[in-house]
Amino acid sequence: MARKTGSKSEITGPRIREAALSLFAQQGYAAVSMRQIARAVGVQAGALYLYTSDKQSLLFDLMRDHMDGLLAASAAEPKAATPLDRLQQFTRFHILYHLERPDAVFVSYMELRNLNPENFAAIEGLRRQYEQTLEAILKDGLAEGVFRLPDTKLATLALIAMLTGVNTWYRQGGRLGPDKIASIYWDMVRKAVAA
Amino acid sequence: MARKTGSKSEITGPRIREAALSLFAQQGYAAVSMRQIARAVGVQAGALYLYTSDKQSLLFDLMRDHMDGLLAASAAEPKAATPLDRLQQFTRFHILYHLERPDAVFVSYMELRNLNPENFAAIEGLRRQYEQTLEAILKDGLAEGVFRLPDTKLATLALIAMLTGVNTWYRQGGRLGPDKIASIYWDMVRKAVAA
DNA sequence: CTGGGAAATGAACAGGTGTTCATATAAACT
DNA sequence: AGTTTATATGAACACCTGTTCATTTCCCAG
Repeated sequence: MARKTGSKSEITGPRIREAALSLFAQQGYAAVSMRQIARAVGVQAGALYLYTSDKQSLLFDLMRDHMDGLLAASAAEPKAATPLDRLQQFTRFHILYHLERPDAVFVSYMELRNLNPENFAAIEGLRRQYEQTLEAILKDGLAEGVFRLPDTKLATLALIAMLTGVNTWYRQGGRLGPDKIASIYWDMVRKAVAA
Repeated sequence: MARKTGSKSEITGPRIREAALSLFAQQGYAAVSMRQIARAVGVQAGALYLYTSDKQSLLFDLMRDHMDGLLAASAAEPKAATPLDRLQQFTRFHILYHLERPDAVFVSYMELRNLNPENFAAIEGLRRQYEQTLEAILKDGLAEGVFRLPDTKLATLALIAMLTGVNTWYRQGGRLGPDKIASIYWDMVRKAVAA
C-alpha cells in the first residue's frame, strides 16, 4: 500500500509542523522521535522526509517561523507618540502575543542548545533584533528624561525576562485573563523604569 | 579487568553527579546517554548503577539537591529588619546564589518536563516554598504601606523571572560583575514595588 | 599473608534511533 | 480512459539506548 486516500502535500506539510511543535513543546526535541511525529500525523516515518530534509531543519524552521512572525507582528504595531506610550504598547503586545502561542515560545526558548551552530546564530540574531525594539524605546525615553535606568541593556533583558515569564505560569481559565495580566505587568514595568 | 587502582566509592559518586550535571546542562537530559556520562567519569556504563538506581533518579537527585541547597542558603541569610531591607537582601542573594551555580539552575529549570509526575511534584513543591519567601516579604511591605502592588502573586513571579533571567545572559568576564549586576537589578526591583 | 567484600568490567538484552530507497498507489491531466 | 506524477509505504541500514549480571580485580582487615 501507499498514498492514502485524500492525502495532499498542502495538508500534510503543515500537519507535520503542528505535530512536531506540539511534541517538542511537551517532551523536548531530543526526546521526540521522527516515528512519534509521523504517528501523530498518521503517516509513516519515511514520509516526513518529503517535507523536511532532516530533524534539525524541522526544529530550526519552527523556531525561525516563530521569530519571523514575532518580528513582523511587532513591526506591524501602530507607532505610539511618546516613549511611555510605546513602552506600554510593547508590554501589552509582548504578553498577548506570547500567551497566544505558548508552544512556539517554549520551543524557541528551550531548544536553542539543540540547534547546530549555524542555526543557533540565525535564531540568536532574530532574538537580538527583537530585543533592540525594546532597547530603542528605553533609549528614547532616557534621552527625553521620562525614564531613569541604571543600565539600558540590563533593563532590556530584565524586562523581557519578566514579561516572557508569564508564559511559565499562565494557564487558560486561571484567575486572571491576558488583558488583566498585561495591565498588572504594565504597572510594574512603568514604575521600574520611572524617572 | 575490573576495579582500577585507587578507585573509591566516595570519589566516583560525586564525580558521576558532577559529570551528569555538566552534560545535562550542555546537551539536555534526553540527549545525554549513560555511556556518555560514564565516559566523562572514566568508567564503564554499568558502574553508574552502583551509585544511582536509574537515569531518572540521577536527574531528580541533582534537582532536589539544588533546591534543598537554595532553600537552606536562603533560610541561613540574616533576617533584616524592614520589608525593604529584606527585599534588597533577597534580590542580592537570589542573583549571587544563582550566578554561582549556572548548571544546576539551568537543569532545574529546563528539565522539569523530564521528571516523572511524582518527582515533578516534589521539585515543584520546593520551588513554591522558595517563592513564598519572596511573597512573604512583599505581603509584609504591603501591610506596612511601603510597597504598592497590583497583585502580590504576580509580582512574586514577575520579580523571580526577572532575577533568574540574569543567568541566561551572564558570562564570566563580561562588562559587569555579579555585585554590580545585583545593584542594578535592585534599583529596578525597588522602583517596581514602590508605593 | 590470606580471605572477604567493595568496586568495576564487559557482554548481553530487547528495543529504539535518523535516514534512505525501491516500490506501490491515488490523484491530476491529456 | 490512459498516462504521468506527486505522495506515501515499509523494509533495511548501521548504530545507539537504559539496564542487568556473572565475572574479575583490587583494597583492606585480621
